[in-house]
Amino acid sequence: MGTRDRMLDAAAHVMRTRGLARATTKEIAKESGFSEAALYKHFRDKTDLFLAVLQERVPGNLRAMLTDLPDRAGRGELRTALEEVAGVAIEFYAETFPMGASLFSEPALLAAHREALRDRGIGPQAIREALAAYLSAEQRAGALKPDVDPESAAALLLGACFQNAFLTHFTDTPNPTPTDLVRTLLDPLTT
Amino acid sequence: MGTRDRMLDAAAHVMRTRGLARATTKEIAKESGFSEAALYKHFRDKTDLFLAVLQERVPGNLRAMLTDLPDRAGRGELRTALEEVAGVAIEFYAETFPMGASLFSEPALLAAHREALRDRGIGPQAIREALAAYLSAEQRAGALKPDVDPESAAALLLGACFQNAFLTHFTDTPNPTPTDLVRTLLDPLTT
DNA sequence: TGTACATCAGTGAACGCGCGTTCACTGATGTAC
DNA sequence: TGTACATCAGTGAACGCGCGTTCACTGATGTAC
Repeated sequence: MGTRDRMLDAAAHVMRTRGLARATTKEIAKESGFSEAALYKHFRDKTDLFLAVLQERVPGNLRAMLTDLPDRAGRGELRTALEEVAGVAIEFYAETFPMGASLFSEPALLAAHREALRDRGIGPQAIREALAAYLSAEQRAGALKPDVDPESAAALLLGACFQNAFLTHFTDTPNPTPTDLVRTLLDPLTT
Repeated sequence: MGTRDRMLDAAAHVMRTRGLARATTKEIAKESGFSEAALYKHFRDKTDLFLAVLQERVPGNLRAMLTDLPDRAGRGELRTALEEVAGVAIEFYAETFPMGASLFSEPALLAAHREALRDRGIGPQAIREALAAYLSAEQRAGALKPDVDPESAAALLLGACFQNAFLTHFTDTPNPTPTDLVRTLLDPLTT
């Protein structure tokens, strides 16, 4: 593993454990095993390093997992597929929430990251769009009623996963399971 | 308005506009119209000031709005009540998200804030519990099927609002409206 | 093979800067007699 | 009412510290002849 990769790993580790505000060049250098000066041979400045971490050390957006979802439309059980999606989404959000949320303390960094995501055509909303696309396909295949709004259904399910992940980091309250969520979403609520 | 209140307003304003990382004592003092030294006559240190802002300048948790919800059970239209809740929740989350998310960059501050919320018996999960309680009451009144899980239903609706608020700050993608969300939640999805 | 030089990854020590915090002080207001 | 002192909110200037960044340098490896 090259020097640059070790630095990115170190930075990601420090950001996760100490928080963005405590992720100093000194701390990152120590964790990586190199000098602070060496950081500047591989990254223009600290912002450049952070952006590289965000682009190369945040798990692959789970978009990959969701883009092939539409192909499953009509093939497997809708309920099972959604439970799987919810499970993966909860895990993904829980893993990325602290670092992502941190960005709100540095608006300039947040904006730069948003630009970077936009240039690569990805981002947090892509997940929701992918699930909505799958639900649309299932709808065309007849598994969902024709008047259902796939966007809203995706927003409900992934929103619950997103908030679950947040609450996991913030309190100890128990959260509904993927099975609970999917059942409540799919089954009729009113009498 | 007293000196202390002006300082809290100034701090809240700087935190919102410049971000937590740029919310320095110098900046807060300038915004408040007092000297930096004066800050220390009213707050032990910077952490003390931040915690006071979080407890006294973050909108009243919308819990008040939700605690009287259970009383509405069986009285008004369920659908209307939920749309109202969703609308208020989106607004509330959108307003508090940046400052709340910022805390994840300073784990020590996050922990201190969590303790403070716990001591006062409130927090982000209280909102979900309040909505679940209302749904339970509606269920007993017969408006919801008896096998529905109120916790999950609350998690779906408020989770979508929570994520809506986040996406509002992060991208420009359009979000489902409260009406869309409530309809998709309540109406049967499958054929 | 030996020698002279170039390249390159990485370092230790220093730099200036802005931060949170404290200090000795001021001037206005209240109080006792 | 006048005087002497106490209290108190707030200040300007300084403090030490840790930060991000840069500098001149080193030692290992590659290259030409």
